[in-house]
Amino acid sequence: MHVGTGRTALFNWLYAKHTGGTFIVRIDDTDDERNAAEFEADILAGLRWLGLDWDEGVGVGGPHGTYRQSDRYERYRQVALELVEREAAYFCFCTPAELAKRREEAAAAGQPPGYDGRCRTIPISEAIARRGSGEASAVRFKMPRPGVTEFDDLVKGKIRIDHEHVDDFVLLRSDGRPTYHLASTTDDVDYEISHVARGEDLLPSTPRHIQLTMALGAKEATYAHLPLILGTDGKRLSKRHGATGVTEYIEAGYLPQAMVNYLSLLGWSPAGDVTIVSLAESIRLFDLESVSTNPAVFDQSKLDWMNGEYIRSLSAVEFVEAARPFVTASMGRELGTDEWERFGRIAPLVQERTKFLTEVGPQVRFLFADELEIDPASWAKVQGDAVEAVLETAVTALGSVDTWDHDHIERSLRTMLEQLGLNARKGLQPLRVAVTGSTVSPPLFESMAILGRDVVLSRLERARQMLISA
RNA sequence: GGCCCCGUCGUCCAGUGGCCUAGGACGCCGGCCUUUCAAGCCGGAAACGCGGGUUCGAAUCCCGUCGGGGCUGCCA
Repeated sequence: MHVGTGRTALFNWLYAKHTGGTFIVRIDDTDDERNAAEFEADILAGLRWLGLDWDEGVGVGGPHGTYRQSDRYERYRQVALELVEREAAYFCFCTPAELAKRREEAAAAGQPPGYDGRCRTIPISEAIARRGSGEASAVRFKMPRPGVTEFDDLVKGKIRIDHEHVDDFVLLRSDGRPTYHLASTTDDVDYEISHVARGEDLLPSTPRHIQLTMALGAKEATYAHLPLILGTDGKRLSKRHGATGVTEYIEAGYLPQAMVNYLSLLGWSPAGDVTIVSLAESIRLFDLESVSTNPAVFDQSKLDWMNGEYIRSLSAVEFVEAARPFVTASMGRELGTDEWERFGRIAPLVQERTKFLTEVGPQVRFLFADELEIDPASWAKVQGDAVEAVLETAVTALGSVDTWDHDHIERSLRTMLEQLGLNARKGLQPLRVAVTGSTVSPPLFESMAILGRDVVLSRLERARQMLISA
C-alpha cells in the first residue's frame, strides 16, 4: 500500500470515527494488469498494521456482498446497458487504435485530445445491428452538453467544471469489463456512500462521477479531495523517492503509531502546537474541512524522529515485544530463555537510544555471541599508549570485585582510572571495544554486569592477546 | 496546448485584517551534560513568490503575474 493510499485511508478512518460513521473497505480491482490477489493482500496488510479497522467490507462482510469489484462485473454491465437504454450512454465502435491515432493527430494540431463523440449520434437501432453482427463496442457515457458540474468539496471548497472539457468517457470496455469510473460510482450508489475522501488526482474525474450518479437517479456523495503527497523533489511521491510502500516500513523497524501520527500531519494538524498526537486525540479533533489544500512533501527525517519518540514512549514490556522479531532476525536464530532474560535486562538501556527497531539486534548481539566479533575500525580507534595497561589493570580490578553488579563494577573501574591517571573517555573506550566489539554500545558497566564476570574477563584477556600478537 | 488545484522557514504545520519585530515541530549549526552512541537541556541561522489594488492597517481580501502540481487512456 502506497503511503498516499495509507494517508487517504487514515483520513477516511478518522472522519468515520469522528462522526460515528461507517468505514468501508472495498477493493477496486478492475484493472487486470495488476495481480488482484497480491494487490488486495498488500492493502489489507497495510490497513491492519496501521490499526485502521473497518466496519464493513472485504473480510468483515456487510450487506453488499464481497466488496470486491471483480465480483460485480455483471452488475456493472447491467448498469451500463440500462444507461444505454435510457439514452444516457451509447455504444462506441471506435477501436483503441483509431482513438490513439486521432489523439495523436489532435495533439499535433494543437486540439484538445479528448474523445470527439463521433459515435454519440449513431442511431440505437444501427448500433444494435452492428453489435449483432459481431462488431466490438464499448459503452460511453453521454456527458450532458452543454452543461456544468458544480460541487462543494469539503477541502477545496466550491469547484466548477464546464462539461466542454470533459469528454464522453468509457463505462464498459469492449471486453465487457467496467472502467474504474463505472465500477466505483455504481458502488458508491449501491453502498450508499455518503462521503468520498480521495486523492486530488481524482478531482478532474469528479464531474464524471457526479453526472453518472445523477443519471443513475441517485444523490451524489459529499466529496473531499485530499492534497497529494509529494517526494522531496516536489513531484508526486513514487518509487524513485525510496520507500513508498507502507509495508516496507514494517521491516525497516518503524512503529505503526509513528507512521499513523506522521501521516495524520500530512495535510492536517490538531489545534495548537502539538506534534505528537495520540490516535484518540486525532479522532476527537479530526475534520475534513480543516485539511490543508496544498500538497505535502513526505519528509522521512521527521518520520524517523517521530519513530524514536514512539519507541521511547513504549513501556519496557512493549518494547521487548516489539523488538523481539528484529532481534531474532538479526541473530539469525531463536534465542534461549536465559538469553531473552538478559535481553530484558539490557532492553531499557537500548530503548532510550534506538530510532528503528532494526537497530536493536546489532546493539545487543554482543550479549549472545560465543565468539565476539570486534569491529576493526573501532579497535583501531582505541589504540594508543595506554591500551595495554588499561586492559591489564582492568582484568585485575574486575577480578577482585566482590559483588558483580553495576555499582561495584563502576567503583572498581573508576579506581582503575585514577591509578592510571586516565579520564573516562580514554580509559573506558578500550574496554568497551574489548567487551562489546564496538565503540558504540549500551552503557558499559551495565553491559558488563549482564554479561557476567567470566565472559567479561575472557574478552578482556582475548583483547590483550590481540595486542601482543599484533 | 487546454482544464483544474495550489503557493508562509529546506520540510510539515499554526496564522482566517490589527495580538506578527510571523509561532511550533523535524532537519541544520553552536554550546551544555556525558563512560561511547543516543536521549535531554540551552542558544542560533532560516519563510509570508512577485506586482498592483482594497483598507487607517494586510501573511490574511481582490486582480494580475510568475512558479509548482494534477488531469487530459477501452489505467486507477
